[in-house]
Amino acid sequence: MANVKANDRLYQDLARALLDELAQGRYPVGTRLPAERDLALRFEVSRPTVREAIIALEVQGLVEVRIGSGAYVRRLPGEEDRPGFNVTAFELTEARLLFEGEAAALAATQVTDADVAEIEVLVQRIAEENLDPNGTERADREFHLAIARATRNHAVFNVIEQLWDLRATSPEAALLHEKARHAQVKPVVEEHAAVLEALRARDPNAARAAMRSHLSAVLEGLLFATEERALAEARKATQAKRERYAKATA
Amino acid sequence: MANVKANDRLYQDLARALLDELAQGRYPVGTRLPAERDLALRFEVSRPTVREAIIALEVQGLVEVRIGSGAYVRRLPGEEDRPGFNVTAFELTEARLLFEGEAAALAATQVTDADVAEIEVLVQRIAEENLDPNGTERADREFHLAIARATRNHAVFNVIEQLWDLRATSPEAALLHEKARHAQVKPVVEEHAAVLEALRARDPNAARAAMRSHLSAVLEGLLFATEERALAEARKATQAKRERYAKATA
DNA sequence: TTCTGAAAATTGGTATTACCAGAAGGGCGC
DNA sequence: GCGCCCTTCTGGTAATACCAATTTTCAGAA
Repeated sequence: MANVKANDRLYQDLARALLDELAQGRYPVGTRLPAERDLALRFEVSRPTVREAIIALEVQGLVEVRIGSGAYVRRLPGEEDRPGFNVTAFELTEARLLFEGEAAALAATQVTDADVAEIEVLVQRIAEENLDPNGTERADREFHLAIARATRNHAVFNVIEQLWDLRATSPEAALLHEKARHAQVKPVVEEHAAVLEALRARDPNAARAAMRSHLSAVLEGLLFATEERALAEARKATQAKRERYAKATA
Repeated sequence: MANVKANDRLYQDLARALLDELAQGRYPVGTRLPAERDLALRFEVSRPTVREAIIALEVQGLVEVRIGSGAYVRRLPGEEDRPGFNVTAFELTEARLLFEGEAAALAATQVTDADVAEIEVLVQRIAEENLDPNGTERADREFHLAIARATRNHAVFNVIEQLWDLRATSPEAALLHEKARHAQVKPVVEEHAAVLEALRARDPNAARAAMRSHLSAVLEGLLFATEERALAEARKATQAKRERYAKATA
């Protein structure tokens, strides 16, 4: 069979193929992979190539090779790789509400005029992004990261950057955020501007309040989108049952 | 030469040896490693073994192998591996002050009676740990993580767990925290108890205040220890100069 | 002299084969 | 039934050969 995707070196293809089989649950955690010689036969490659692929898995911590015994599955790919993978969009936004509020407050005590100028530009760019229906949310990200950077605390910055990046890995988050973002076009600009003004005034409490207010709005939009999607799915399920009933009685 | 540390498979020894050479700057970023055949000669191993070692480096993203050309250094080991490595102890504690305060407030709205009972036990264990001069700070860690868990928010929990774990990777943090902890024995127990009481009362504002108060104390102890160490180093430097002067004039 | 392009050298990619060492299992003797 | 030894299986390493992609070299042409 060899479910490989060419254009790569053989060992990489093989590693991917094995990765797929691991992901599909063919070899659960703790079980042993087939012997190298058997894998070589099955995938029609040489044993050195099989070894290279298995070493690639071993370096990634997916399998553990025991001399004279075999290669045993240590953990499955995808999961438990980076911390905090299966986080829901709600949890993510709630955490940002708490943490970014505090970060904004700290930033208000540490910002420089240059920071304020940079953030001002970003607020403008966010406005432009929001007008474009196909716009990205890159400026939005930069806005939040600029504030985190203004805290002059690397730990704070890293945490916030990480929370933002988690949206990409979260299964639902990206979609839901997209929906949530379109549900509230104009207010978003004003909310960002409010944070900017608080920073310019060096007012920690105002900055915290403005940031929390903004993310509360995001959270509400998220809940709205979630509910909307649940309702749509419920309708779809009902519709399917209705059609099935119609067919059965036809 | 082959600066290998036996007791492992050859390819792992070789990978480590190459890693050392990378760390020592023998092969800067962008340069090419020697050809596989040359490495095999130099380390007195076979080419397949060299290939396995290089693949191990490649999987880790340290080198990039180009067919027909060679293996090029992509980045150096150690640095830029995990995010937020070079965070100072001060930044770390400051971040905890901000984030764990909010986590405690959220936890106060979400805790169950079972959570409170668990945390109560941990407060007791922290007291015991503090009495033992050789005690660890395991209970302390569990206490903070239990509160983070009580938020019922995985993102919040992951962030706080990660900040705590960063202490181990931070160069100075562990030592300084140890010093800081011994500088304030009894108050610590009271501070933890105050957080517990706020949780029991389901009072978010009190929980936030208690946690911030506790971590403020830790932060101050940390600053004290930092200053103390700086002074000690200054004295040591002066002493060294004094001895050198004495020798020179002897 | 400079540019072009093909040949040669170099390099990684893969296959084949062989043998060694550690581990595991089964059969034998006690 | 218990324990020891031997067979067998497994990964670890070596040696070698050949292929394919790349890089270099250099001769020939402009």
